[in-house]
Amino acid sequence: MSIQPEQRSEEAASKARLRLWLRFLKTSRIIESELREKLRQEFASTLPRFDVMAALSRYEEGLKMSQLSGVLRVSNGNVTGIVDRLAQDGAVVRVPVPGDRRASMVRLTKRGQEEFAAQAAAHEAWIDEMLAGFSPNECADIAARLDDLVASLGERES
Amino acid sequence: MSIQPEQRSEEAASKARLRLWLRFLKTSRIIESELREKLRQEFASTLPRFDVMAALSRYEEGLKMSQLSGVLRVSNGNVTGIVDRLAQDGAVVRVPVPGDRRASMVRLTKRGQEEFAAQAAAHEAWIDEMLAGFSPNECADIAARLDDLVASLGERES
DNA sequence: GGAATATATTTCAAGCCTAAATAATATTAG
DNA sequence: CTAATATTATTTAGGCTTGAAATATATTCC
Repeated sequence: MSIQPEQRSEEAASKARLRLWLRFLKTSRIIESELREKLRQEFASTLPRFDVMAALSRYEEGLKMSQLSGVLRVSNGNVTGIVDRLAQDGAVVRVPVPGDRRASMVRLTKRGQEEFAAQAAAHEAWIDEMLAGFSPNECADIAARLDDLVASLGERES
Repeated sequence: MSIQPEQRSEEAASKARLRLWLRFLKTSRIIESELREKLRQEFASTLPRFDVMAALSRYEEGLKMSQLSGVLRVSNGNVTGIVDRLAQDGAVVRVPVPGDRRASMVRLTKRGQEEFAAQAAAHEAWIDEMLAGFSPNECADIAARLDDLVASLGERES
């Protein structure tokens, strides 16, 4: 009933990957909760709001709701709520799409752009401080490996 | 008004760290949502429930609510709700702590242990498949760097 | 044109999550 | 002993998140 070397090393590989994932998740949660807290304390905002504004800031002309949920990889219904609240606060507007009365473009207002600029600068500084132990080269190396991973996960979609 | 080389490289470092974080977050979300979906489809369960059961599975005698929220890094009130639902499903029990009537130990039931064993095996296989592009050595290297990072973030707590 | 199908978004129910307030119990200081 | 303080857990209010159902509008096929 003894197992083969092949199986043994596969089992070790599986454990190593699991350990990596657990560390990955732990790290991600610690950083995220730090960002959440700082956004709350310093800007009375939240990470989901920041994420939506960050996505919109990259598109002058705005994004449709479905594009927004696609970019952020969250559900449609989720984006509806966040955009509702951002619109109520005057940070974004819904602009009708001519020729398609189902859709609308969501766009940052001037005020939204200003708010986001301040938050983005602070955000970058927080990350810079937290990841200070990583050199630009190491950052680039790991980022490249993560891109590979994301690409391989994307392909697997059957 | 030209900037110094020192400033220029610091700025580049900051951007590289930000890029790493964005890749990190994206990867983490893709993997998490894949795990969420599989847990839902194959076990009619959720990631938070899995996390709680995983934490409890490492402690034969159970954990107090506060220990559980400490280990998982989530709020106390959150754990209350998840444990309530797990208890309702018969996967965990609250056992009174002799000598401290405020506290109770949360413990996996036999049924909870069995459920978790099946889920944990599947979970490891899913991760193994998703991270197949990472060799055990590379996993260990990156995991070690993440441990360094977590340690440095922990120290910063003023 | 009109029916079937597809797309864009919102609504809904349920669960997750946080910070703050509350309640119950323990511990410590005087 | 008693009052002040600390610990443990729950409750609350508000927001985030999902998947599924509902609504409205477009498109495609006959």
